[in-house]
Amino acid sequence: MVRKQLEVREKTADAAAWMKAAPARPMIDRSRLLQEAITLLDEGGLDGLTMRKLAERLGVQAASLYNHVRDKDQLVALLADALSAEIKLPYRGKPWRTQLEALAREFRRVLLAHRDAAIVFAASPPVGPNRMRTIECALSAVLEGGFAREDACKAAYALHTFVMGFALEESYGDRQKDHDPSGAPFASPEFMGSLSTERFPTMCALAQSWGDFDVNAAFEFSLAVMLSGFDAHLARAKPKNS
Amino acid sequence: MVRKQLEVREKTADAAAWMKAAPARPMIDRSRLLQEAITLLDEGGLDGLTMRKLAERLGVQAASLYNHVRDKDQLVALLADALSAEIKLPYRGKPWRTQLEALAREFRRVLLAHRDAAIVFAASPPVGPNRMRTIECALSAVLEGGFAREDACKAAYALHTFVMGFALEESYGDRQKDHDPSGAPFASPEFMGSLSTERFPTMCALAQSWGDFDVNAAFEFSLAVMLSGFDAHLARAKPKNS
DNA sequence: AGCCTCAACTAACGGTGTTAACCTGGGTAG
DNA sequence: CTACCCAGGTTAACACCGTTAGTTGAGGCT
Repeated sequence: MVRKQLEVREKTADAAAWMKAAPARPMIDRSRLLQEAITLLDEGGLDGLTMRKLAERLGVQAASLYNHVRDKDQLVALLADALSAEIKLPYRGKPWRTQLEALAREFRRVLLAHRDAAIVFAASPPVGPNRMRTIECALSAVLEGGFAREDACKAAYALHTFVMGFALEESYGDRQKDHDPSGAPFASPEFMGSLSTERFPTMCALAQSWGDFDVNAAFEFSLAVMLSGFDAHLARAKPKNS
Repeated sequence: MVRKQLEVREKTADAAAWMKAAPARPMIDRSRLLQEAITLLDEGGLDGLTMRKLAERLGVQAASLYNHVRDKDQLVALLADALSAEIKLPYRGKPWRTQLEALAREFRRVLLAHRDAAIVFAASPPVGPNRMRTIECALSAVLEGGFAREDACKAAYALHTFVMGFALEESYGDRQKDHDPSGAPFASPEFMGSLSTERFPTMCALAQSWGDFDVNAAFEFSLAVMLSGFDAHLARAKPKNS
């Protein structure tokens, strides 16, 4: 309706100022945009991160966001890079294995610190300065360990995808709590009891171990496994040096 | 509007039959539903899998789907289980390590065989008979290898999350091609050339190795690393037996 | 025969990302 | 000092989406 516009215009004309018709140019910059987007993400997950809600939080109309961001896809890519900035890189002086462990733990920590962060990372390509900073770190540590050039890429890739996949699966439980507060926590005892012993004998036999499954311990276990695998590969690749 | 309904009723009454007013009960069963859903997924990815499109493909109105499925979430969970059925389990007679390798390769194969399959798996809990079948297989192989009960769960979890994360990252390139056909393929040479040598020295040094990065080789590398890690863990855990 | 249930239908709601067209005030060129 | 330009806001609308409510009609059961 054009009528509404006219009303507003008249108001600003006769009553002094209405004070909203002066948008004072900037109103949005990228850092504030990302900061509010992260807040929104933490509160409502990726589903709760809406263009309209984000705009509202910035005191702006939804369409205005497209002056600063091409897509929602680009938004989450920027978001992933912004979250990457929270990853504290390990000291370069430490031995390479320690560096990789620290980096992996830090990566996981950040992925779990923000709701749906793992999905955000998985949904966007690993470009952007902060994400590349961590890749650079991983590569240099791996190279320092003595991997050949082409193996270094593979090793860094392996570690990266491992942590991502782990955090993704791990954070699934948190994600579910929104729309299913009943919350059978992954493998509830009554569910485990219900499955047929003859079709799934091993799972039944391990049911109790399932019960006190500790995700943090599982992560440490898997990380240790992967790094032992690195060691084994290095030992096999050049036995002359050792 | 009730008018339209009445018109239709009159038509069926006076002109013989109209032929659409006889829905003939079944029209949908779960297997056909999932089959068409998979087709839709392969064609348009998870974004292309819409309740309305699925209904149209089944010759039905969108709302009718909710007689067979609670949610879209449940749909993708069923989908993940249906896709899991395509995973061919390895022979039980082979050595445990061979079994795990074969299982991991099969899992990855299926995750890459259907568009967005990795996302579908990541977005739904690992319940359902077919998914549990593969977990059962992994657990039994791991246990056969000599892992302690609690370590067996961790090892299977590690392998599972690793393959998932790998396939997820790997399939990102495919996903992107829809809405960005320019397709800078992950790390295009002109992009690699553009990054600053002093901020990312290692990446620049490895730029050429980046160029002929082979994902399949990387997967085999990572898989070997992980299984070597398993070996190392077993050797360390019980040296008395060996 | 009559009822009852199940699976289809129509209609609508509230929300989503995204685009086009318009407006406006501050910065800059003449 | 004036006139223009345009970046960055505004409104309005589009085409979808998942989901719900209420209705209808045909088949199976008593």
